[in-house]
Amino acid sequence: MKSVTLKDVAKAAGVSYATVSRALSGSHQIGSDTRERIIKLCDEMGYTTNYVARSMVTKRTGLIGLVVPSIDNQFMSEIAYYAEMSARGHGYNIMLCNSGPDLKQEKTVVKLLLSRQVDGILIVPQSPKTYENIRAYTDQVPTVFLSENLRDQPQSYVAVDNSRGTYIGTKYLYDLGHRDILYFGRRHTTTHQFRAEGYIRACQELGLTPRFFNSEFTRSSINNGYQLAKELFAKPVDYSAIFASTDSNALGVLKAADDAHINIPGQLSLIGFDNISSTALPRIELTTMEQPKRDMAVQAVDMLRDKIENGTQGYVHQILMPTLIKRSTCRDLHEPG
Amino acid sequence: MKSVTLKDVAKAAGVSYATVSRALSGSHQIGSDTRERIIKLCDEMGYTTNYVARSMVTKRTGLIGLVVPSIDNQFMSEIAYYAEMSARGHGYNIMLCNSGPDLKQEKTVVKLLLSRQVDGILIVPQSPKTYENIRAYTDQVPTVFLSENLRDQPQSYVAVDNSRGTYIGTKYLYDLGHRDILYFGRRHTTTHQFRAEGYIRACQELGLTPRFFNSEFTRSSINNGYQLAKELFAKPVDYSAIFASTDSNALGVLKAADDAHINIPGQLSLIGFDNISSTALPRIELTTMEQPKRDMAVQAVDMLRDKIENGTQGYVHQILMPTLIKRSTCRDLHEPG
DNA sequence: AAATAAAGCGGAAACGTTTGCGGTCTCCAG
DNA sequence: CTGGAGACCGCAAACGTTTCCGCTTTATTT
Repeated sequence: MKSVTLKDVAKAAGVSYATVSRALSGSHQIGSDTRERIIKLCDEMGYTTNYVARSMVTKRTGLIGLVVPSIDNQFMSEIAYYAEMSARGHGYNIMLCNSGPDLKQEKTVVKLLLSRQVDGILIVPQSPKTYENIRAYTDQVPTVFLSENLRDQPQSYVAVDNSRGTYIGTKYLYDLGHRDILYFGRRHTTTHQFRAEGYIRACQELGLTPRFFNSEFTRSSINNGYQLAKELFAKPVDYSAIFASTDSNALGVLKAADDAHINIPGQLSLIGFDNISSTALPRIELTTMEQPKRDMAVQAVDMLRDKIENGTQGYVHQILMPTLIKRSTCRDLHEPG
Repeated sequence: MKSVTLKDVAKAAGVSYATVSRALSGSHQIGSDTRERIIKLCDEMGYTTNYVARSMVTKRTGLIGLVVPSIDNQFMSEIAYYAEMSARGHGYNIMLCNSGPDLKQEKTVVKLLLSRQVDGILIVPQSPKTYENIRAYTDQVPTVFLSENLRDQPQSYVAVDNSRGTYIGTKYLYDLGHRDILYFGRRHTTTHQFRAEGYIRACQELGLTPRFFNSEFTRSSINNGYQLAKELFAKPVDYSAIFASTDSNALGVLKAADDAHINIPGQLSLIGFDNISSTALPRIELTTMEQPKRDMAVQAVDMLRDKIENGTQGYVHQILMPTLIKRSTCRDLHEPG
């Protein structure tokens, strides 16, 4: 188990261990012949540099803490994938933490990450209260949020333009001939405020009257959406389309509609938001607004790297454009049904 | 950015920093009054112990490397979730690495993890060649595999009993009245060899003739399954049920069946393997064999902890039982259709 | 040919912690 | 009153690097 250290190869090479360090680090304070000799020797002896010891002196760990409410969630696992790939490409490793289910847990893991001396933190907040919850730590280490923030929050983040997403989506529905569009889902958290806002704005421009079916659920999930949609479908369906605040909710609506024998998209059109991978499944084929997860992830680590490596201070907000993914749950009313 | 160290609080408390260390570590080599005074002081000064420095001397990092082919995969992200929760509960943190797409990448990340001085590695192999690929490292650090191994491989692992899974599944189909069951999917990797084996064994016991529709795909995905199933459905459907080697494949079959207007389960029954979360979706409701991901993950970290903390040497193989999840894709032929 | 510069390398400190060893002090028993 | 046993705490080494500083050697310039 005892691994070979700098000293070992230094002794074997007959040089000081400072020299070995320089040979490996690509410093030009060393002769090219000795460098090659040493590198070859390191290879033979199976030397691998000890990051812990290096971190000790450089005061940089090359570690990025990734905290997500729960990694077994399609949105977050996709983000995690791209973030890890990108981070590793730049010499960083990812320390993964689930912050769910409550704020206490979230605070705990952030504190833990600080103890671990991570160079930066990438966090998708579990609730709008997250900012306040961990504010004590966000000024001790570079942090970027993956989610739209409250306006004027002193934090950096990258997010999709939620408001624009719902705007584009309802306009699409309008162009398909829909005039009675119901917005379904949460409204009280930041992200959902923006989404509702875009819907309202589109309605105003298009001369439609906004209609809501709200939930007080703290978390959007298929099952929550299903329960809520069952309530909804107990009443008469006097609208031709539903804009669900998230894909999870939309999936719940789909299930409830099937139960109630409401044909989608025959009788009712449905559009979601996020483009989680399940939406592309056979028999689902949900039309939705896509969050560019890959771009979000790589831009977030770029932003974080900039803070870490260049010490960039201020707060930067990166807003990405959502795109409409047309699939099979929206009917064009101009075509015969 | 300069954080407060042991020395700082030692100076403030007027004691040596060894004493502060002892106060925090709960050693009994210290007076209870001084301990409390110091702990209080640490709190006030906002001291957090530096894990990097600690690791330096204890030669333990409390880090577990988790390497998965790609985290944006439902099976792996669920495993990751439970593994992280369990590990953190025992004082470990997870360093996440995607090993895809090739063996070279996999080897690279494992080597990286060693440099990072992780205490142990949890790995879901990307192919049967993984064992050979990283053998040089697995004896340098405790490692447990999450997947069924080649028999007699000198490695520890936890896995589901794949053979038993397909056995149970085809027996279920038999009990439903099915006599012509087609096995669909890969056969050449370890896991799939076992799965095919269980199917064959059940057929023999039940007096059925095994039938295969193989693929040479290196990776089972919905789309690969779809392409293969299209070929399959170009020929006459002279069987009443399909056992798909994975849920992903099953989903592809579902899509192709819809395309070909083959009613599932009306004309054709379908069963999958893994119970990935998509299978529970509305309109899908795939009957499948469940891998107990939670148990697999926690048992894997327990096994790893045992190796790390007790220095347990040998190779232990933990085989978990799969369970049948009955949903809506298998028809009971005894009932009128 | 002498002076200066530059290149190549070694010595040693430093990073923040844990822990074995030894020292001091208190307290109680003899 | 003295001896010894604990209890409590300080000293210092050690973990494996990186990097600053300075020394020697070689090359370059005048």
